[in-house]
Amino acid sequence: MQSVAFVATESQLGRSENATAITRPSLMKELARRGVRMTAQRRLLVGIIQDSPRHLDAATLLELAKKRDSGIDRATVYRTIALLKERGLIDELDLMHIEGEKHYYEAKTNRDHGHMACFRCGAIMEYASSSFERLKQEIAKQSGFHIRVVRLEVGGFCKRCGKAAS
Amino acid sequence: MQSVAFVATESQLGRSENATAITRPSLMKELARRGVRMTAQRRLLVGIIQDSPRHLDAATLLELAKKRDSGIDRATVYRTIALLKERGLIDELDLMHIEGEKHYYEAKTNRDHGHMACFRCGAIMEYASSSFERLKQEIAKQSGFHIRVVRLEVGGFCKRCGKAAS
DNA sequence: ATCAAGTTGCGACTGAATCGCAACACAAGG
DNA sequence: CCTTGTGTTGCGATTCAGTCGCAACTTGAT
Repeated sequence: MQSVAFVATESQLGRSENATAITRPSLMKELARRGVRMTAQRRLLVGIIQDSPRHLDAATLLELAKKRDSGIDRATVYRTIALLKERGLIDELDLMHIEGEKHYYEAKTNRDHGHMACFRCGAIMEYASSSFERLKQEIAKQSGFHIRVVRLEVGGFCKRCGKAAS
Repeated sequence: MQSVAFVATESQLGRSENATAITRPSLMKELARRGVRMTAQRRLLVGIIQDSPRHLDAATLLELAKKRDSGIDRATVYRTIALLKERGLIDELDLMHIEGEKHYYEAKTNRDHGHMACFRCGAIMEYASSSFERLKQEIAKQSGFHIRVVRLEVGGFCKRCGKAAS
């Protein structure tokens, strides 16, 4: 009955570990394994996504990529994101649109997790637990639905900001 | 331990009931209660959202509203959506971007529920359960987060389409 | 080394959503 | 029920994320 929670703020560079750590299998290897054609641009973009401690939106990803290859184009970024998304290697998040309408991306982890976004300070926290896993299984079982992606987003106020709010 | 599931396809006009039915408290009354200024446009838009059996996007809402008041403007639709969203009276959904990048809206229900979207046939199913409620409580308790909105979206293949897919 | 098929950069484009502003409507008090 | 201040609307212009068609270029299989 003991569930395992993982919580990390967006600002942390490292990620605290827990009984069941969240890990990110190599995107590059996955692509190679599936026979996807690799280009310099894809290697660059995939590397950035893989190594990023933050959730990246397309514009930020482009900006980071341009530091290493100034010629890289916006369209390539979007096409690479689409490629990874189709193949289920990255997850797409809205983070409750805490800052504009853009989407954020992160390499798929070994365990699904939800995201909590604080409306006041903008902190993003991740949350994985066995209850979440159970809920997913329940949904699949009861409705016969074949789950491919799950997105759990929570908006509200973090512990600190909650005290300030009503 | 028995959880209660509610499943309805987007195409149904009515909604099947269950032990714990999903109901939608009156948006109009809520707005009045909070002293929000009511205009003809707001009454119209709020009425449409309240009565809609489908999840509406801004463009569709505008289109429906124009049937009764041809002068109503897009900006008013967006502003009314923002008003209802800020006050927590409607929920915003992406439905896994199954059809473009637009957002969908629905009147807040007495119980939170998730949405499953079938990538093949486009069916939308709703899912509420006690496990979902428990997960929410667990998140709030373990992280001290003050939950205001929860969005659970699941993408994959519905029972029928799942047999066709790999 | 060759070459077909897949990928890129470019620029134009779409579609959702936002904004500033002048005209207007609501509801509260006289 | 008329007046008035404040909040709301419609309009048009604008922003911003994301997409598309196409010619030039890469990739990796042979």
